[in-house]
Amino acid sequence: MEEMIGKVENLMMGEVIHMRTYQAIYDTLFSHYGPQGWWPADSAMEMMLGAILVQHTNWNNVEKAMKNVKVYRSPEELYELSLDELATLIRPSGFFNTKAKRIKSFLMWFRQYDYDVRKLRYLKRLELREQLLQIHGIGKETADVILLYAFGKPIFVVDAYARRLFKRLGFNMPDTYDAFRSDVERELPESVEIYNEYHALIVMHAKVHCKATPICTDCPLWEYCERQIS
DNA sequence: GTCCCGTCAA
DNA sequence: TTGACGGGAC
Repeated sequence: MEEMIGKVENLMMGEVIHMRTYQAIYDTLFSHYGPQGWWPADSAMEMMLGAILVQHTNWNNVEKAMKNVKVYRSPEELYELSLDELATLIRPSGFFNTKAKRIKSFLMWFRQYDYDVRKLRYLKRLELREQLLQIHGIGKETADVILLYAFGKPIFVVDAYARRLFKRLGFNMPDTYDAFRSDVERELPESVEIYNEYHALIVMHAKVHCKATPICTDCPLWEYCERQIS
């Protein structure tokens, strides 16, 4: 009761109530940081390789690896390389032996479609997702990143940053990947542009403010945040 | 839960 | 020189 009176008093003092919705967070981040223009890649093929290379590392390291990969101009040339040769190329991205196998698996799959995304575009969003998840080394996050940025399918990418951010803000966090994804997708319009920007904005925000140890000074989401520490 | 692995800031 | 960082398989 005292708490209610306190809230009423706060309201009378002109405090604004901020609705903690996925849409409101998106709008606020977009106004603050502006369009991010992801994903930086020359082709769908390069984008998908980048999605594997960026697993458990940062974009800076991917760019070094990608520079070496791009010496080989065609997917066929890349496919002919041995695991060791591939691993040497992608060394700067870390976990190079693991990722070399994953890229091999991916290329083996993509080869069935003549390395041509147009031959896969007709598939429905979740059908294509199932295809990608069959590839050894591609899990849900990587699959969704590929669906969104290489195939232009509207899908919300759940990553460690998104989990940390929304948990901290005070959202009821579902415990599984797909439950979280569905929660967000239920609320937002089915727009590739929005999902594209949302993922990028969350990454940006997590690096600038909502880090492991948060930097709350000048945080654009301050008014929305319950600052749940865990 | 453990393993895979380089880069960069401090 | 050390610690933080970051997905998926098993």
